Amino acid sequence: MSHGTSIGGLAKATGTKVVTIRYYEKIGLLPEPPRTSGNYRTYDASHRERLHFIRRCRDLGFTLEQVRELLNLSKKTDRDCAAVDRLALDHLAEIERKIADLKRLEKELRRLSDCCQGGRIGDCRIIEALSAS
Amino acid sequence: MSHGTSIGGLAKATGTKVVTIRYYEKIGLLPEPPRTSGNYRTYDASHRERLHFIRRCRDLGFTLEQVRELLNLSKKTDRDCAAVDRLALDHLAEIERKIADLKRLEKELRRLSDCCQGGRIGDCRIIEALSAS
DNA sequence: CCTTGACCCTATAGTTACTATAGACCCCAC
DNA sequence: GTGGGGTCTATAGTAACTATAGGGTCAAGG
Repeated sequence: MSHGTSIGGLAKATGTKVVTIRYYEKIGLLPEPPRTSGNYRTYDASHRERLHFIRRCRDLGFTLEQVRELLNLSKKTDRDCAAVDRLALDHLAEIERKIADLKRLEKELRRLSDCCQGGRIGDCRIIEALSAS
Repeated sequence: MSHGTSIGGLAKATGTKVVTIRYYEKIGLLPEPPRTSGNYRTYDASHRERLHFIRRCRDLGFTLEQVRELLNLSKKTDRDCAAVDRLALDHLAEIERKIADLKRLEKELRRLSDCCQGGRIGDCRIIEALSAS
């Protein structure tokens, strides 16, 4: 007997903004829900689960295209799940690359900032270091 | 007697794409250079240095707005360089935050991926874990 | 002299994942 | 019946470019 939720209710239930839900619908990640007589969207548990899945993937840093693919894969229940694992591993590799990049930046920025002794900008080592090749 | 470089030459010299140089000009990060009779842009050493500075900041992950600010600061040579240092430190803090975030994701994704035992998608632990709250 | 190819010009639209705005409609309580 | 909150559509804006279309310029080779 679960009567439908309004878009605001779904938003609250999933920690998503209303506009974002409409956006997901527009790009085809969420199906168009039925409407009330007053043209309001009404959602049920399956919508809620799907949106929850999307948000969880997004929280883990998957792109919307990856989410789309995961959603497609999750429907093909009798297929080999290697494709799912590959997607996860690819994403993991990318995150590791990003971490490595950021650590390199961190090191260099720290070195940069350590140069600052106070004083006038004309003598600023940071500006100088940024200018250097 | 350094005669000017064409936009392509500047691009090559700084490892920047031609379109990106024009883009920087459009948003006011690079000054409009003089033109040849044939309406080609011509750049000199000062342009090259400024672009180099911009690219170096970008490589270090500063946003274009931060670069704009650094460029402004670097002109005010007799001001206190605390502002420069603050910008660098703010940026450093943000990078550290990002690293922490990504490490958290990495851990969770690794846990996710470790679940995969092969088999059919219907039984896939990854999909399951993504669905779980 | 003319053509060919590499380079350059402008202006516009597309990318990612939303966010913000405007102007209108619906619904419930008082 | 009126107020306020929620909802509707459509459009434009964000960061930092990238891509495309449709043309102009220039130096070299035939």
